[in-house]
Amino acid sequence: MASTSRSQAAADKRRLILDAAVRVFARQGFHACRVSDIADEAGVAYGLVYHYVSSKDEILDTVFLERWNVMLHVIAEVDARDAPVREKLRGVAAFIVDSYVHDPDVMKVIIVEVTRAANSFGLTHLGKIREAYKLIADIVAKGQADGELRTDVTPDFAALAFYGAIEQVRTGWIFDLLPQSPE
Amino acid sequence: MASTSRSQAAADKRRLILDAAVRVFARQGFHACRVSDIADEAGVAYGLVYHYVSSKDEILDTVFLERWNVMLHVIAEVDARDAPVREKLRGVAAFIVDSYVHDPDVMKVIIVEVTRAANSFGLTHLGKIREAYKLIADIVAKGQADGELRTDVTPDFAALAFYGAIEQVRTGWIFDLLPQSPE
Amino acid sequence: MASTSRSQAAADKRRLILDAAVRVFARQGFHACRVSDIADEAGVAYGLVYHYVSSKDEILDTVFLERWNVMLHVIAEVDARDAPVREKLRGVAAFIVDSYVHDPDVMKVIIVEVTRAANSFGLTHLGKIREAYKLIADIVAKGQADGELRTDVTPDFAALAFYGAIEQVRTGWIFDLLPQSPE
Amino acid sequence: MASTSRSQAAADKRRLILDAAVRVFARQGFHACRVSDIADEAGVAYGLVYHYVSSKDEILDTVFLERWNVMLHVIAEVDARDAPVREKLRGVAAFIVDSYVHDPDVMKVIIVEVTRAANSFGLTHLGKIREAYKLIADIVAKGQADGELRTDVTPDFAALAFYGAIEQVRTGWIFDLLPQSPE
DNA sequence: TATGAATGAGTTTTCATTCAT
DNA sequence: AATGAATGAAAACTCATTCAT
Repeated sequence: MASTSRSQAAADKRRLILDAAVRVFARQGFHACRVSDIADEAGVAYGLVYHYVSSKDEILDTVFLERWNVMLHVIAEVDARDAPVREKLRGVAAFIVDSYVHDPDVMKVIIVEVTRAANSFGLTHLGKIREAYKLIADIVAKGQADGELRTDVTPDFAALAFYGAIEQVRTGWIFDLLPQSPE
Repeated sequence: MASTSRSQAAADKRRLILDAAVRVFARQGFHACRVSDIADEAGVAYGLVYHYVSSKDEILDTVFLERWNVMLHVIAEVDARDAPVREKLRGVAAFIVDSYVHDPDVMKVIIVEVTRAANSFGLTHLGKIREAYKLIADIVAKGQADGELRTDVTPDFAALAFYGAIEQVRTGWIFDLLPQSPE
Repeated sequence: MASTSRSQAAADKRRLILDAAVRVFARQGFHACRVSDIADEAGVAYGLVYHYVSSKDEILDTVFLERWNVMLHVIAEVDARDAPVREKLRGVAAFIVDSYVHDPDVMKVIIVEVTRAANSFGLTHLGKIREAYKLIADIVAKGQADGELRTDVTPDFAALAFYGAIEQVRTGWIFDLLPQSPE
Repeated sequence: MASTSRSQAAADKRRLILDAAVRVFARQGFHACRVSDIADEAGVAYGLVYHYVSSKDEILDTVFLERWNVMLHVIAEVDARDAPVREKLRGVAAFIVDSYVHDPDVMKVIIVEVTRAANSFGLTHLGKIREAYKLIADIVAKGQADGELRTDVTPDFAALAFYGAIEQVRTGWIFDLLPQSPE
């Protein structure tokens, strides 16, 4: 119990640092910020950051993976539902849009620093990023097989378009225009 | 004449360096590459880079502005044509797609390092980037005024969507799927 | 207390670096020495210098201002004394001579790198340098008003001459010849 | 004859560059100016400077030695005159003051960059600088031997004081106050 | 755990000097 | 002689990471 609450406290402190890092990354960008900026934002001593994370890179990796894995999980869960394809896609879109609304900083960081960073973190996490495309493409493919969706577009392209729509949302902060036609 | 060919040679060498920089930026990313990488790629001595440009930043600024200004010019020129709106948008899209085909490295660098770099160069060139949106939005607005385009979407959003489609092109290298419905 | 001794330790380390810098500046000159020379002289790592000062220039600025402000203070204090003018001038001269004796490196650096550096640091600190002339000129002016000093020389020139004598002291390391006739 | 006028032209061009260098040194300081500044000031191409001088340092060496040797020569010549000591010293002082009046830039450069540069050029030319002191001290010594000057000050100190007075002149641009009492 | 001082490799930029034309 | 492009060796400064306390 003591051990539990102690490790809980540790986890909380780590969370504090990760969240602070997200705010700083969103505000200044990953490259432009220093580790000391993160410590300041978190209100902890410089060196303490390295008690909870092993490197600056690891912070971004962690932030990305945490959220991305949740998304992969949700998409898989949505796919498993017994519902029309359009309904499923709507569900996925809704989750992503909600993510923006709920925590725009995390989403900004993920997109700007990972998803779009073709040469650095985007490369590192290419596999994970593709997993999401793959899951969406699978949903589309099933919809096409069931005759619910047109087949004049490949599932892969449809997934890309879907993701493109999401990008637009962020790019323009136009959250309420999207949900109508994700195909 | 001598003077002309001399300054021509200087311009060529500068071009050589800028082009080499584009290749390196496209390959490694702006932050990950060093000025010496650019010099090596161009096959010139380190210091010569600084004979032709005043800083690493200036290289990216120049590369961006050169291409972006051409694009702004082309969009304006297309808009001035006596043609249906859809034809105009098709013209703009065609130019952009051609740019990708003709020089994918420059486009990759512009998008990855400037257009999407919300915290660094994207901020610096925000004005220029918005100019392009504005020009496209103007085309759309005229089309709506003429009854050629639906009015259930604002011109600004249409421009965003248009740009989003362009992004997709790059993201997926799907050059032949776009030109059908740019609106 | 802990906080006090900690910041004291920090101040001491900064002092260590500043003092090392003075020795290196005196030995090699400001321009000829590298920051790494200072670090070596202080026996600390390169980067630590930048933990305590923000630039090489700042070191010289600090060294100069610390000592010069002390001198201004002493001159003002001497002036406030209830004593004959010649006594006051003698007091000022004594302080300056003592400074040489006590810390010749600092004085050498101040004179060679600041006071005489007409194009660089001398320009930066021109105001401070003039303050000293002004204070001495004031003492002389009062002495003239009181009839204690001849009035065939302006106070400003007298101050200059006074300073010139000081320079001589340094230039020739003739410490024991000065105090007799500072006017 | 052709050869003579050719080498005369070469000497003239070299003179042009040296004079330009003096102006630039006086204005910006030796360290702060670049060789290209000198070339610009002289109105010649960058590389041409190196046709006439072998290094930036050599320019300052040359400028200093040219003038200093003239001064040494004049002092020796004055000393050789059959005149009272005070007259001789007056002659030396007059020459130096005239030098200031005639070419203040050269004097400023010599004093700021050589005479006072204890760690760089001042060190290089220490011998030459001392020669001047020695010559003046000799004059004073003779004057003392002849009973024309007081002997309560050593000749070396008198020479120093003499030079100090010169310094003052420059420092304060008070050209008309000096010539009365060089002892 | 917590602190922040200490480390030093890495990067940009400058500029004297050389060299091809 | 003249030009200015080419070279590359410094040197200042940054900052992620480590470490002593």
